Amino acid sequence: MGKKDNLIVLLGPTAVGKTDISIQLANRIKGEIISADSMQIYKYMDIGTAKITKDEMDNIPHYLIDIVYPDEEFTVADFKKTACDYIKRINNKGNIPMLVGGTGLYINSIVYELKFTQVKPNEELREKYYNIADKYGNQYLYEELMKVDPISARRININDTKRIIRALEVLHETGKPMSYYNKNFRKETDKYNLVMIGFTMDRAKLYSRINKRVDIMIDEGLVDEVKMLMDMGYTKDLTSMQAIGYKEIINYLEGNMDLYETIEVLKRNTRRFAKRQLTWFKRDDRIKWINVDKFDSIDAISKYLADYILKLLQI
RNA sequence: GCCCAGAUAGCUCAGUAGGUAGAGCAGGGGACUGAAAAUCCCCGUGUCGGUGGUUCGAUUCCGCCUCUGGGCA
Repeated sequence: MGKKDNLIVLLGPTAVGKTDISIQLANRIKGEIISADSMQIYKYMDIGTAKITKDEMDNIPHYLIDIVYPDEEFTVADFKKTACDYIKRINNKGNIPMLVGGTGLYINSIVYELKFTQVKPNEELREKYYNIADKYGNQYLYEELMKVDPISARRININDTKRIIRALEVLHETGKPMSYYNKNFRKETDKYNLVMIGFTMDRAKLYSRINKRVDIMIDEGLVDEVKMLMDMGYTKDLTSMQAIGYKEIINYLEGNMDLYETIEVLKRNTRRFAKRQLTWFKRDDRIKWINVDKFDSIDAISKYLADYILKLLQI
């Protein structure tokens, strides 16, 4: 296993307890944590993203948390570049990088050979395509893509306007179809000594944890946090404000729904999100799954995992 | 105690002029290559409360029972 960099990935749905386990594990294996969470990158969004506090970090270095303002653009490609950089640096220090999070695309960007094109988002172009879709229907847009990039078109659903537009965007900006860049679509990376750990839990139990966590967020002042963000001028159309917990509260603050119903919707959306996260990870058979219910404590889990990891990495 | 209305999917309910049933929500499964906590696709069998009767056939009609609302005492 000599020269490759080590990389531990800890993943799982929201509310399984990734954060607690990651801290204990990091203490046992000289780990440093790189967050793979598309919403914890934003400053000021603390309660709704269940962001780890300074105190909870327990002096374990954390990266990719609080790195941009809620109106700044941050994409998967940015994530990949920054995360890879940290992985290298932590290895060079002799410590073990731990990628921890629940954003499937972010994790896949590291764990598969996703080579992103040079095409950055072009908001004006997207706007233009959306107008076309509005005017002539998404079928029209889909047929446009079918003409110029049938391979990509076949992979994308006719109603998935967002992806259709992205594919058209790539073609428009580079003159080559997106499928041209996506050869070896899901090739596993061989860059790292990779250990992937996934956390699960009985579904009903996970859902009740989610429900409880939402109640706690409300108690901790999620509504005030969102109010503050709005006062700071962050508007609901921002990517950051599309986050679960934020879009629902904004809707409430705009007077479209009462608080009770808002909380119910927020819980439901979080449950559905957790399900989608699991879908994302299920297919990757490199993941060693840990059912956290089968252990007596977080301490027991972290001890078990530390042994498992150190043995695999031959440390 | 009497009268009325209910009892059908996890929940709220629709329906069957008698031929074993379907919506919404909840839920389940899946996709994902620079917005990804986003975006998108697919999925509805359940002793039709129990029990007797009428009938070729009852979830549907009739009787009784149980339970739940509401009303009268």
